[in-house]
Amino acid sequence: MRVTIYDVAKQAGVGIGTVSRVINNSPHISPKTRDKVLKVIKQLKYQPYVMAQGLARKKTNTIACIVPYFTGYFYFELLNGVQQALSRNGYDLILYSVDLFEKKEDILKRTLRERRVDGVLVSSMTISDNYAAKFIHSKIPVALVDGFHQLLDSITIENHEGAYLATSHLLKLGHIKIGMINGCLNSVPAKIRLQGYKQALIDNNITLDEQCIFNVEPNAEPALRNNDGFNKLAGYIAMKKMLALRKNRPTAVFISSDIKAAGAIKAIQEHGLKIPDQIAIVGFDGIELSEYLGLTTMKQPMFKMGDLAVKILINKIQNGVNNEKVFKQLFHPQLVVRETCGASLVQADYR
Amino acid sequence: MRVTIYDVAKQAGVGIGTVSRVINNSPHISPKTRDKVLKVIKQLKYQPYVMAQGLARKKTNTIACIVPYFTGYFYFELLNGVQQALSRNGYDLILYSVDLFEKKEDILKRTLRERRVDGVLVSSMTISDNYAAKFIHSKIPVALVDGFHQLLDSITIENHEGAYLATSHLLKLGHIKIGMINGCLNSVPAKIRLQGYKQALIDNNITLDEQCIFNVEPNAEPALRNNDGFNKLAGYIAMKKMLALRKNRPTAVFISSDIKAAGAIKAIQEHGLKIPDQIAIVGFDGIELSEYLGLTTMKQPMFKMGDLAVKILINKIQNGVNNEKVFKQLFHPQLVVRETCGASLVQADYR
DNA sequence: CTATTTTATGGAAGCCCTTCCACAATTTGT
DNA sequence: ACAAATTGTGGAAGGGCTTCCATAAAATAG
Repeated sequence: MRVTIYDVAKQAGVGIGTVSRVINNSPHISPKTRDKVLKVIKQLKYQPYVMAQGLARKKTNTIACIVPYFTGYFYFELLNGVQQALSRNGYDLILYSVDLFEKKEDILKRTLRERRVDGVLVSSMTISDNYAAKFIHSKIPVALVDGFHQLLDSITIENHEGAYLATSHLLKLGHIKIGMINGCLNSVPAKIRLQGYKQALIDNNITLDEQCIFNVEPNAEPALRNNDGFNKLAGYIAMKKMLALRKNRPTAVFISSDIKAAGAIKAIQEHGLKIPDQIAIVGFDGIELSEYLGLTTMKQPMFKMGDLAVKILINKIQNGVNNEKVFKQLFHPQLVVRETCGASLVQADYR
Repeated sequence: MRVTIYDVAKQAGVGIGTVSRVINNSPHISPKTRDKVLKVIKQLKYQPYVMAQGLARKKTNTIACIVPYFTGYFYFELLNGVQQALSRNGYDLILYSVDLFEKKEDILKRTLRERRVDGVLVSSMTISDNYAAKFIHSKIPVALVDGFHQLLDSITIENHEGAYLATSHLLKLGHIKIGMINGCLNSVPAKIRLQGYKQALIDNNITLDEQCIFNVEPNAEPALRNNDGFNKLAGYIAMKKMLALRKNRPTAVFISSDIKAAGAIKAIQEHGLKIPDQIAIVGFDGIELSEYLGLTTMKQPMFKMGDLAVKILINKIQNGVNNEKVFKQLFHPQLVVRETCGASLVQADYR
């Protein structure tokens, strides 16, 4: 029925081992037989059956990518980098999107047991020590992107620096009263961005006004907490609250994610205020959407991060996991100045 | 080393066949042994090894989804539907993104031969008769989304109707001079949308003005042709050209994709014109971005389309392919009125 | 209570590869 | 020229599962 390695071997008048060696271009094979076998392979349109290879090799040539899906664009750009790096190396991508917390556990567990993949890329999620240990023990390499664990390869962004720069930018533009809209503080990036923001104010001798800082409460309704509070609705609601402030309303806001900024902008427009004249905004992430919104933001090199994560994984897959050597890479976010901060305008690039 | 079915069998004091039957909950098994086996499975944390299952069953419980990646948002929403439907059914998703034409062929070929997947979902791509025949012959079910082939299950949108309605909407708002910005005419949707647009004008006794119709030439530079001409840059360039018209410049434009509309809007802003006062716009697709742009558009139910495609595939996978019965489903796009057309405003929904 | 049907169970064969060992053929050294 | 080292090749074993056939046990019938 389907063409197997036996058919090829018979047709070419060689042993199956030889065919296998040709397929995997093992060195010890004479050019003559190689050609002969290759010809038959082409003629029979033979293609090795991945499942069987997987079983025999105990490799799948596949990596899993686990992302919290519904947050959208951020992952989209990351996936692009991942996808390209993978296909360059002949790996396939199995995509898992996680909406609920339990599902995350579920998927981690499955990845661990089923061994359907050779490596796992986890984006924007905390991995419990428990699972970290399990993965290490299983020897399945894991790379965290936009997430950190002491014992796992982690690719992160300098959140403190980013928040600091974003806030500083607003300060330089002359703003004194700068608020912050943030995610849930149980998310590490949110916490650190808050610190960066505070530090910038402190370094400029500005007293903090806690009532201008809007975090998402850990016990908020699910729609607000979704994705650690980095979602449109939460931004919208937070900005509504901020706009309702009777006195000392900020003239500028650092919003710790672009998607929240999108919600916030909507709220501002509904309120009838002008951006950036009456309220200036700087976001965080640099997703494509920010371009359309004219949003000044701290851009994360997501494509690069995805690319790097894949390289790390493939390296470990091919050269074996060495748990002593944990890879940590810190990327620096970059300020992209657009309209919402009130500084000079920059053309969106069309490339 | 790893726990196999043999370990479970031994530990439970049964045969491997019995264990297998428990795993696949085959009917002919006594409750007593089932419980016994299940207990051991839990105790040993046994999880079947997918590769081996795949080899034995000749099923992979995986479907491939092939999308042209770089166009972005459209597929993002589609994938959401796909992903949810799949995970509900215990299937995994292998994602292939295609940038170049050759790569498409490549991936189709691989899917066909490697048999890594049980079914293939192809989005927004034409499948040659050649490959259609190959897939049919291979018995690997294929579903086309936003694409059509006589012999393959196809889920499409009523492009003619959509374009007609979009254009009619502008006509109803009083516009007489309505232009169109379109993709490459060798893409079927582009061709049909053009027809719909023309029909609407004809039905309203408006003479066509070919100079107000901007298709992407098949020999245009690659950046413009990308994704059949449905890209930002092409929209930007087309609008620039339209704005340069000396006389009889349209007061409204139907743009056959939201992403192109995004580019066009940029061009209009640069030109210093006001939307919708000086130029009204209706797009097509209803990607999330349209919401941010305040773009009036014809919304495609992408989530639903993805969901349906998966259902079709899984059905065929589980009940066998019946090539006599080809499934065709036509969805209707829906007009979403926002700011860019100049009709009454509608709140973006925050849910 | 025995004969027949039904239901439950064990395990060999098979799915398609890779890998390793043994052996054959060739090359190198002397 | 022959021994030793090197290179090339065949095919068995093994990877972990499903499935089918044979057999054992239980249920039903007479």
